[in-house]
Amino acid sequence: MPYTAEHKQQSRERILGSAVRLFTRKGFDNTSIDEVMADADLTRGAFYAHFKSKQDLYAQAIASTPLFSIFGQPKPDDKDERQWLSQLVSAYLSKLHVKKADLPCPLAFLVTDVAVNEPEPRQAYTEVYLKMNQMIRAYTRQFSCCDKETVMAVTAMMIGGVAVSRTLTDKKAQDDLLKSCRQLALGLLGVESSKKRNPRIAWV
Amino acid sequence: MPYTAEHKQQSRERILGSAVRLFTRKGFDNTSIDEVMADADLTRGAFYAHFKSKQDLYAQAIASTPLFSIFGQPKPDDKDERQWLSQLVSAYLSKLHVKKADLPCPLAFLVTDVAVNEPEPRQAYTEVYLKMNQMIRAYTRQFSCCDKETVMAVTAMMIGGVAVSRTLTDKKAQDDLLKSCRQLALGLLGVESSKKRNPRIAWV
DNA sequence: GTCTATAAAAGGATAGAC
DNA sequence: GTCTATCCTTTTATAGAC
Repeated sequence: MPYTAEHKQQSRERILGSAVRLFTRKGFDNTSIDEVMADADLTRGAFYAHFKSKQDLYAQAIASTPLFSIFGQPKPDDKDERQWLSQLVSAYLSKLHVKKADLPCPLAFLVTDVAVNEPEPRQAYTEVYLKMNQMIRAYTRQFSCCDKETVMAVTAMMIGGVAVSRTLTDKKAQDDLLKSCRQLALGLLGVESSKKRNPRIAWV
Repeated sequence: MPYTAEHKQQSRERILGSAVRLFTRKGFDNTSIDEVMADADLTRGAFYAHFKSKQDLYAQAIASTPLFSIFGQPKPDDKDERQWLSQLVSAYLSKLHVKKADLPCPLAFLVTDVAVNEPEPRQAYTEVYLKMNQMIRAYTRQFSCCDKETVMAVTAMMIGGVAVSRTLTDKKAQDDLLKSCRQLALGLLGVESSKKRNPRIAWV
């Protein structure tokens, strides 16, 4: 047998990696199977030995997110939960993530793209979203009294901030938005670094 | 001349209305010119007498948003700014908006769809986004000390909340997310209705 | 399992009649 | 201005050789 199971597994992972990269930056419809396969150093015909359809690939690419993106990284031992979460949130709401990151977060980069797609990709999206929420909650529980509802709303702000910022044409507006979201998110989660002032918020 | 200028204007507006409705719910690529024209009771061939290309239509559809969507409605005289803003925010972050609204907000329904498109639709998106921000700011200035940065972040949370909620497959998660965003947004903007408790937020 | 070749459909854009 | 007819490209998916 010229092709081993291991070889197939490797091909599959290359395809999946290429898919995540191309889908997140260009969207589902603007990415052809041809492109994905070429990026993985294969040809179109080989595609269907690995995935049932393009949408099947989409769903699996999204499901594989935790392996790749920002929140998938494990906490280093020399940092406590508060420091680490602060770093994750800042990295998420950074220019680097929006403009250059090799593997940006599908939750932000593909929200509406997934919404108009089949149930399978939406299901995968839902699971990743819940996981991100749980991770943030697990971190905050170690040091703050930030409740579940607040974490959900902050997650939406992070995703929305990145998604909207990416769409804007005005560079200053992009940066201002990211900065505002970063500051408010850190404050609401209770991880704000001591050298920064609290956001000025008007309470009724 | 069998066709008057007024008649052309009416056709154009029908096309634009159909475009907004179909694009927001189905996305750019999943909506064909055929569909839009049929919805406007015309045929494909007539399209190019009104718009240069499909992307031209997309840009103009997005630009026409303030005429249609939630934040486009003028404040009634019998309500003050605080009451009115509270109502707008609640309507924006409502199930009705996410699931049934005939003309949902493109800022939320088309974020990533626009991001991967040409500069013209992105430019139109940017202008609508800035306008929404300015409107909220104009309202808040009348009664709260909520600063510009907070308004920007809250706008992102509203857009993100609606966009993410729409994408999730789990109905309870959808509703929980909307509710959490609604509560936090109203609190941060200082328009929270008196009968609801303040969100519990952990300040450092 | 991967390749080349091809089938088949969809959809954007144009031509020309009225 | 609007219609019908058509061109043409893109792209998903399959068939069959190796």
